[in-house]
Amino acid sequence: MPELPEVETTARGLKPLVVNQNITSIGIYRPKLRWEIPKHLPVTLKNQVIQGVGRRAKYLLVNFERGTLVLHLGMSGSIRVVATELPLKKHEHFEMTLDNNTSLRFDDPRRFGAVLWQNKGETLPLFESLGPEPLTYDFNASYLFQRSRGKTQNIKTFIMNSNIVVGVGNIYAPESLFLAKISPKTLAGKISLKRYQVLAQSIKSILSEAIEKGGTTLKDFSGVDGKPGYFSQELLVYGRVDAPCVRCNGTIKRIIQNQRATYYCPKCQR
DNA sequence: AAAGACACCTGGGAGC
DNA sequence: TGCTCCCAGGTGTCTT
Repeated sequence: MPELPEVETTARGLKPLVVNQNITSIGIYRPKLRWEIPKHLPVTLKNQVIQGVGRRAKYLLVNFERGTLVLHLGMSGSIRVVATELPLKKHEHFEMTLDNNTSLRFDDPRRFGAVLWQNKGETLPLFESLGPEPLTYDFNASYLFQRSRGKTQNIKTFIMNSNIVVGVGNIYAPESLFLAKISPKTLAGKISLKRYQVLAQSIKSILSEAIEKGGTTLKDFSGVDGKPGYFSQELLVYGRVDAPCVRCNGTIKRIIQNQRATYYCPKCQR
């Protein structure tokens, strides 16, 4: 479900609702998500104050004095803050109850998501090999150009690799390639610096625009307040198989790359 | 070292 | 109504 803009939307929505709140209790209702939820959380977090909410890649970070709670939404996860007395939904597996009688609840039907803990001063292994954030200066054309030399992988798979750049998933990768007029089949190692200039810029603008619109809601994504994101209305190729290309009136095609669907216009993306 | 396949899950929609 | 099949926004790990 969530790529970078959806996680960012969640983080921003969460902030005013939870920062400076004190944890009264933790509920673990389904311990096994992608990994086991740490058993010590109810003890570790009791009476701890939430100092801030952030994001790294598609991981949501909830900061405490003694460490960071790391949440990943997987394919189907979402987070909402509700009145504590509201009954649990079927797939709400994890809950933090705050002292203002609200609860942050983690909902994830497919359970590909994760709830992890990182002690102050340590770095979880999963953060170690991550590439740069796409919306920073470190992510640019020469970086992409340099990392891609010698790669025989297609460009779509390349930009979805979190070791190269984080946060670009199966929706925004095709959208960015469309904007940049690059075919998803092009080999990453064969793309010129000049074209990477356009691609880096496209990724940045697609992601920032999606954040502004509150993310993309396809099925069930919603922000912390339950409201959907509105970027779905702006998608130019994703999900538009057989529809006319908005740029050249060609026909949008759907292919499979790396076991995932890719949408593109064969006429104006080369 | 790098690319590709597979695995982990549930639910919604299409087609019969 | 109900069954079967296909599809889905991610990513670590195993296999070539």
